[in-house]
Amino acid sequence: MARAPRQADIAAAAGVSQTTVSLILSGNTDGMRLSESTRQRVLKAAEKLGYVPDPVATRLASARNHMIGVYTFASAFPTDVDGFYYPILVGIEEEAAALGQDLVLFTGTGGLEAGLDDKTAIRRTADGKAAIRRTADDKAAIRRTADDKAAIRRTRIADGCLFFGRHVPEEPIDWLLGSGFPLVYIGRRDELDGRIPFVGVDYVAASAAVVDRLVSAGHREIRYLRSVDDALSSSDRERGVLAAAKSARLSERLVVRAADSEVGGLVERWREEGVTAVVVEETDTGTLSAALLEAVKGVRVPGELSVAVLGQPKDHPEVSGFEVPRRELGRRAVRVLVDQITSSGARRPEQVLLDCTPITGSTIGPVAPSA
Amino acid sequence: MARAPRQADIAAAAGVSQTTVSLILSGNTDGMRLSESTRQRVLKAAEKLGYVPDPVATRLASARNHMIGVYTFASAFPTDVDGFYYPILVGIEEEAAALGQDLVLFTGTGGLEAGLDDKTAIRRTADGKAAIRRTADDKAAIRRTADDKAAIRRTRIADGCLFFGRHVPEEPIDWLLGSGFPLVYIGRRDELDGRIPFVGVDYVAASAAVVDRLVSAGHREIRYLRSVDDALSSSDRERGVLAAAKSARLSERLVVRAADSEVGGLVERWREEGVTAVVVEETDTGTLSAALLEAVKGVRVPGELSVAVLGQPKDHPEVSGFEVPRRELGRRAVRVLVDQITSSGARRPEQVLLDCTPITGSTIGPVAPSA
DNA sequence: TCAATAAGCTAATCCGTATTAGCTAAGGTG
DNA sequence: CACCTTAGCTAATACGGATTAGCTTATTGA
Repeated sequence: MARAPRQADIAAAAGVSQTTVSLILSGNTDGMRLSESTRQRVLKAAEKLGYVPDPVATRLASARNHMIGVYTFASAFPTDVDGFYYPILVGIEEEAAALGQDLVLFTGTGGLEAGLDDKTAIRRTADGKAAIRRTADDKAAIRRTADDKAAIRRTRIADGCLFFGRHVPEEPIDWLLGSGFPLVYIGRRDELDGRIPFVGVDYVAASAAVVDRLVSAGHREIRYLRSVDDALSSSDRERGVLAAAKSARLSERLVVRAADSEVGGLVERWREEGVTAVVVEETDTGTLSAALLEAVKGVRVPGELSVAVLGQPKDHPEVSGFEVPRRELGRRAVRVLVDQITSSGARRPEQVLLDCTPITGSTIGPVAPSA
Repeated sequence: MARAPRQADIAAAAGVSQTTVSLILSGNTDGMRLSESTRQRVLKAAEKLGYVPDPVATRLASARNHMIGVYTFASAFPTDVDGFYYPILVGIEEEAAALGQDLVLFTGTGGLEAGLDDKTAIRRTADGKAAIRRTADDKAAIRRTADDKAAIRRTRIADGCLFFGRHVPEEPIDWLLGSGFPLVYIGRRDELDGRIPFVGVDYVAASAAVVDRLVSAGHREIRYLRSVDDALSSSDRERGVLAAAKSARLSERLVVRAADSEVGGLVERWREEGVTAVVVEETDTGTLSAALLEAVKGVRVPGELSVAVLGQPKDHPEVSGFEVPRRELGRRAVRVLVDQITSSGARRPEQVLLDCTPITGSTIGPVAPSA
């Protein structure tokens, strides 16, 4: 099984030195002079041997390898949040292709749990069951998975890396940042004293705009339903809602944290309390908004009750809310990262917030005449 | 920004050689003897300096890079066939993570068209429009995209590669195979004299089984609706259908190729002709089966007409057909590839066919009493 | 007592590419 | 003719860690 050809092989074939091959193939001829005939000979030999540069070596010799990493803390191809992250990945891929970058998916700690012994790993299958499997390379997988830090460090084989996910493992990320490794988070981040570059979404403004619309339609008795989980994207939305509520002098008591199962009861109570509009947070799983939409099925919307979602629920284009520019999020993140890679000058971290597009929808109406 | 410490620094600090440091830190002490005191000194020094192994160097020094390529001829994150390829990718990622492999996504020629000049590329945006953009790295992108072969050769940066897509670019694949590069196709392949390793689906058997079920339910007047497009997965299904039809001594004329728009008319005519059951191919886009399900909306199914799909149409779990083990397809492909990578012994190409799970569904019934 | 072991460590290379510092031969200059 | 260019190329080395082939000293065995 012939080894992959290297520059030395081309050099031998073309009767030149490895240096010459490197110069010609990389196009780095600054100040160097090489005859056109040699150039052609080398290129021909490279073509014939099917030469492909080794990215690892390229990288070690401290150049670029045109690979950008994508590190997802769970799974790059999520099964449980079908449809939410996906458009972001599409955007990433598009822009990466456009910029001539390949994507390296670092399979984080998602698929694997700690191993029992050298030869066994517990793998969590997608349906939630845990299965025990033995594989040829479990050992390596376990060693790697043993520790988040190590997994994150691996990203350094790429020129830079996109990070993705709700939590920020501060220690390793700090380490990466400190070593000057280019990285960009997807989603707003305020950890590490704002030193993390990110491309996020302006949920504050978009959420405030939704509440403003309700207020303009005459609503004063509004409830905001949010998940119990704490993520920055959740608190940003809440901030937007509260800001809009405050400037409209609404009651500050509109925020309600609830689990999916409680939504039915809440809606009933709110109706009795004279609530005329409900705003619900859209999370990555989309279950909370789904629960609300289910709960209001017996009510005329927007005749009796106005409903708005802080985002866009799956399969419900008619609901008023806003569209998160997810594809653009991915695209932009790649661009910011590549900028960072190519500029290489130390400067302050780029932090970008993208605007959402309002969705008019048909679930916000004027306040119903009191019963 | 102080440079990260390397083994040499630890060696200096502990008063030993770099070799010793490597031995101790990697734990590869097979046959080597090192005193416990030295060991402790080195570990302490490493800890103190905050040593972290450089993954790039590690990989250069040990031939494998634990990256497997995924080459999709169009887009790794397809927008138009939402949901079909996705589970396969999920399976690939799961198994890759389990085996400690990272994934390198090679985006074939999908995202890019030929460039106009050195600095401009036409990028096809996802909604089908073509946009012109200028980017820092267009040149590289164009150079790469210029030619399929070059793109495919790049897959060699990984230890092996998974291929994905309807057509096989024989020349470059042949070249890869010839050079001993480990690769596995997803989907059955018969090109290149069967030298292509693959993990596919046994559509022949699964399709025959569906027809058998109809026959068992008493149907004799059956039509098989397939796409006009020719892919191996299509012809395999047709072979299965024909085989089952033949052994049941049905008319050979049951195969009908049609575009989505013609389905409505066909169904009407078939009903007049006394057809009692329709089988439709499920393609990656799923539009043909969708068209059929739409066309039979006015008909009682299975009361007046039995319907079966050779696959599983999206959002229609009630339809009789079979489930393609897509996740398993991805998983298995990774396993076969990693086997190939680690065994490295030349042997005949592994070709695997996975079985489908029948879906009983509720759209196959007994033949309706003739009107 | 002299060779054979073994214990504990290191020098030298290698992995594949990039880069810096020259080296050689041809041609031009004064 | 000695001296300098300049075009065209190469030797050497860096990058950081893995690995192979030894090289010292003690310790045994006969």
